[in-house]
Amino acid sequence: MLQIQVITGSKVPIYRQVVDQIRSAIGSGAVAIGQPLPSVRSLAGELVVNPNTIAKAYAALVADGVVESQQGRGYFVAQRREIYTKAERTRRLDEAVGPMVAEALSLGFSEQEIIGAISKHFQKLGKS
Amino acid sequence: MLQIQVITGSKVPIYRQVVDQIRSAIGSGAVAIGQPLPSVRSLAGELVVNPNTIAKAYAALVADGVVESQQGRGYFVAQRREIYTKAERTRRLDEAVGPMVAEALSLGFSEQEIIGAISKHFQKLGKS
Amino acid sequence: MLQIQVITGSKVPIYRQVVDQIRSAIGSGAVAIGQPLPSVRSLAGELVVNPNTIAKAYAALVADGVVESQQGRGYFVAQRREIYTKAERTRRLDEAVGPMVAEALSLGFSEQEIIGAISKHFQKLGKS
Amino acid sequence: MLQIQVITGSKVPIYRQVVDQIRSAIGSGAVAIGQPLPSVRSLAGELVVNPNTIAKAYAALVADGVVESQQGRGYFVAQRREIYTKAERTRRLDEAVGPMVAEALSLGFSEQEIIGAISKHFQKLGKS
DNA sequence: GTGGTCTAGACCACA
DNA sequence: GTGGTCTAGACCACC
Repeated sequence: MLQIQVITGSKVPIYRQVVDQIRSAIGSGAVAIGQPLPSVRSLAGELVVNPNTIAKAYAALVADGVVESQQGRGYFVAQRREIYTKAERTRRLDEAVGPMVAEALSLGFSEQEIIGAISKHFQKLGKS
Repeated sequence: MLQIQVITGSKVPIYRQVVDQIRSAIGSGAVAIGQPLPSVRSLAGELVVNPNTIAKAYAALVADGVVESQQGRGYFVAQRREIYTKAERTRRLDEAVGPMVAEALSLGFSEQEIIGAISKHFQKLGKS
Repeated sequence: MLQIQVITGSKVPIYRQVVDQIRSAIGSGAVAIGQPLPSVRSLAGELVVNPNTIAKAYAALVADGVVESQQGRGYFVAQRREIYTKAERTRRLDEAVGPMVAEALSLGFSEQEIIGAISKHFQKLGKS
Repeated sequence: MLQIQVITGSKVPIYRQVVDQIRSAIGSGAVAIGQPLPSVRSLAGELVVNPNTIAKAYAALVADGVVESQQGRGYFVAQRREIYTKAERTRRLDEAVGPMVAEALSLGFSEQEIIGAISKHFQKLGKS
């Protein structure tokens, strides 16, 4: 079952939160290939956000190839395919790690504390 | 020596790249307390960006208490001090970890791979 | 209702005047948590200043955790939270008190008169 | 005896610190009318600051009428004279109080705590 | 519509 | 020389 939560006050834009959470759900196997996603309207209603925002999130997922739209039927989890080369994936990972480490360092956290926070984050993800 | 590189056209804004790199340099001890930062104009010239952009980056560092400005003299690495409460520090760390993990997951990386990337990042910081 | 007035040509910069007045309004409870602030463009138009100046003021308020921004929606009064350590709060208070007292002393005011002016100031805040 | 201390890292410019402290010393009667001030060079040497900075401070004091220069002899404490009208003095006091209260409020301090900090500040002034 | 970033260029204050 | 403020105007991202 697909459980999505959005934090309106966050610095991360809403449509991005939706994209990330759906990607994570698909990546972790929580939703299987071929399964339908909630309709734009229903998800928008559930999260109390603008339908345009959900539509934009779905469009981004389609553009990335992790979701397919079937005219008139809805959106479905696509066959998993590698879009990025390994080098590109690593580059993107490093690009995400850098700012996070910079922030943590200036807050006075050590490498161990950072890794601990990540483990804790994963535990929370697993539970919910 | 403080070496800064910016990628124009990146998704992360230029001033943010500057902030992150200076934070990392200070946080990892690459630049010592009391040392002067390059002047706004000189760094702007070096990176071929507008001085205002550098000024914005430096202002952010001042707001975080990482550096101090002295009118007419320049910017200097500040004495390290505890500015934020534990709760606030944790909150900010989590806020930085969340999007990073989401990005990594959507790229198909595992928890172990993420932690590995962080360790690698720290090694790179130590060496330079 | 948030009423802001700026004095151009004053020694204290415009963006600072805006910051101070909004801080006072929030700190004294004149505007409630969650309420939206005027949009950057509208306030800029009202005060006849450049939008960038208002943006700078709002950014400072965000850095202090007093307000929060939501992309595409606006700025909102943030939930009150303890951001700074006790030491840092005291340090900042002293840093604000020092110059103010020096100015008052040089104008020939006594300690009692200064305290009186502060009480009067609070009364004015409460009334408006 | 005139004891001056400057804090280089402060947000208050050095020349302003010098002006404020000399004004306070004169205002409180610590230095009597007609007494000489230290020479620009000696004070600059003592405080380890640029002589231009001291010269600027003295010039500001002369402009305000609390100090007089006697060509070739030095600077002397002038006859005290009221430069500002009462309304003007009050206006300036309020102008100094406003930002300080705004800062304190956003730091979460109460009126009583602010007044306490001021009293403490005066005690510290008296002791030194 | 909202905020966020960047540029170009001006003027002032400080050391 | 240094930083600090402000303006004018552009382009982008988000809702």
